[in-house]
Parts: sequence; C-alpha cells; structure tokens
Amino acid sequence: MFSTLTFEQIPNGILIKNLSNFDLSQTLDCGQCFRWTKTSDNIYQGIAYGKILNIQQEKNNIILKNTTKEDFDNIWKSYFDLDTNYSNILKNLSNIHPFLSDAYNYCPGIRILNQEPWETLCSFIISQNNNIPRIKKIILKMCELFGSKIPNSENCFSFPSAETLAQLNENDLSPIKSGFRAKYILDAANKIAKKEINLKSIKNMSIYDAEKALTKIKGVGPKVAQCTLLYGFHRLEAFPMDVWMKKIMETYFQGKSPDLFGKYAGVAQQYLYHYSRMNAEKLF
DNA sequence: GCCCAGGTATAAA
DNA sequence: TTTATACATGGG
Repeated sequence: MFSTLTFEQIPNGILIKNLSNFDLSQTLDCGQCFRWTKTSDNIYQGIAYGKILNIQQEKNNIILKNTTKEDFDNIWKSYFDLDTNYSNILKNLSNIHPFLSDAYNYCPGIRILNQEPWETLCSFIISQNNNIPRIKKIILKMCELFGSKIPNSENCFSFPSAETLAQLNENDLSPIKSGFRAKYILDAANKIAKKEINLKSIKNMSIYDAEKALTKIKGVGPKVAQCTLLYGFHRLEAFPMDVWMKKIMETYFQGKSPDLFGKYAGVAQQYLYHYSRMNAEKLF
C-alpha cells in the first residue's frame, strides 16, 4: 500500500520524514536541472518558479528551509514529485530486465523533477554539444543579466521569460558566452513569445506531435525536444536517446558490464521511466 | 595545441 | 535517406 506523505512545519521550513527513493545529489546533479548548487554536505540551494530554496537531506528525512507551507504546497511538493510513489514503479521496472534492474541499483534515488517548461526548453537548447559546468555558467549569467532579482535575496535572479529574451539580439546575448546557441535561444524565445508555439497546448499533445512542434525551433532536434518533454512537462514516456544511452545499450547487450553508468549516473535511471509506459520488451 | 562536451543544421554522398 | 563537418567556448 502507498503510505501517504507525512510532513510537518518547522520554524521557517518543512520537514518530510521517511521518504524513500529520494536522493538529493542523484536528483540534482544528474543533468536534468542546472540551477542547483551544493552549498555544503547534504545541502543544496536552488532557484525555481522565481523562488529560492535550501534543501537538506539526512538519510530518509528532508528539510526544506526558508520556505512556507504555501510554497511547499504550490511549488516544491510537485517540483520534487513527492506525491509519486517511486518504490512500486521502480520495483516493477526492475523485474522487466536485468538492464533495468542494474540501472535501478545504480541510482535508486532520482526523482524526475517538475520544472518550468520554458526554462527547461531553453536550458536544453544550451546543453547541446556542451558540458554541465558550462551549461550552468551560461544559464547563471543569463539569469543575472536578464532575469528579475528575487526579493530579499542578495544576488539571486529568476529565469528570464521568453518575452524578455525575445526583445534581445545576438549581440545582447554575447556576454553569456552561449556561442552558436545564441541564435537558437532567440528563435525559441520569439516563437514562444509570439505564441507560434504554445507551451500550454504541448502539455496535452501526443509525444509525437509535441516533438514535431518543438523541433520547429531552430537548434531543437529530437534530443532537446524529448529532454524538454521529460523534464519540463513531466512526460515520463519521453525518451531522449543520446550518444551515451546508445553506448550503454550497445555495451550492455554485448555482454559487457555497463561501466558507462559511472559517467552519467542519471542516464540509466532516467530512462527507466520510459519503459514504464512503452513496450520495452521489444527492445530486448 | 588537441580533444571533448548527454546535438543540430547544412552540405555532400 | 544516410553520413560527414562546422559550430562558440572553456576545461583537461
């Protein structure tokens, strides 16, 4: 049976107890999000939906600091996917194939976050042919230059809206050092701002139609589109097939140990969710 | 210097 | 329809 989530209000925050299949570093450092920083052991600070959060993990207990009950209910509960019972899903997936079981054992604590669609789209456009530290730097700079300062914060900025970015040109973007991706960011911002592509309607499209709509943006191919759908729309059936997934599968099915999991701990686990809805057996 | 980074657009086979 | 190459930038 699914035990309901129990949490209690503490001074200036929320305490959640006995949460299984939740690991902060596996979730926040796996490459699905780019605005979290480890500030000390087991503590991360991040920004989403225009709010700052400090979050700490001690074994199966999570403390959300500097937040309110209201923000927890409206934002963070959904952001960290706390209403989903991962244990049963993952247990069932593990029984499908040893590959999935290995993937599960490698990183059992990854949650698929509910991030903002526009931020996710923009972030994954920046991610192409790039590495995570630099992706984070570019996004940080972009927020500092074009986002709004978060009230009562020292130096924290929200993610700039598509409307804001749509007013810029390539030259304006040069300080963020996004290189050839600048024109892609601008094309995305323009198409979203002009409602040429409506992010709200994408939520309800089939995965196929959604990918087709997103790939109308310059610089958005299948990988960026599927990542956006998985991480920005929480479409668990999305399947971002990338070079590493291909390598892992090739390696695995040649009978070798998929040591490649070590390079991107997130990959295997993230792709698990794909199989929860797709007919995975065919692939094996 | 050279190579790579969780891709994509573009130009050739 | 598949296969190469450039692309901006920074770090190893």
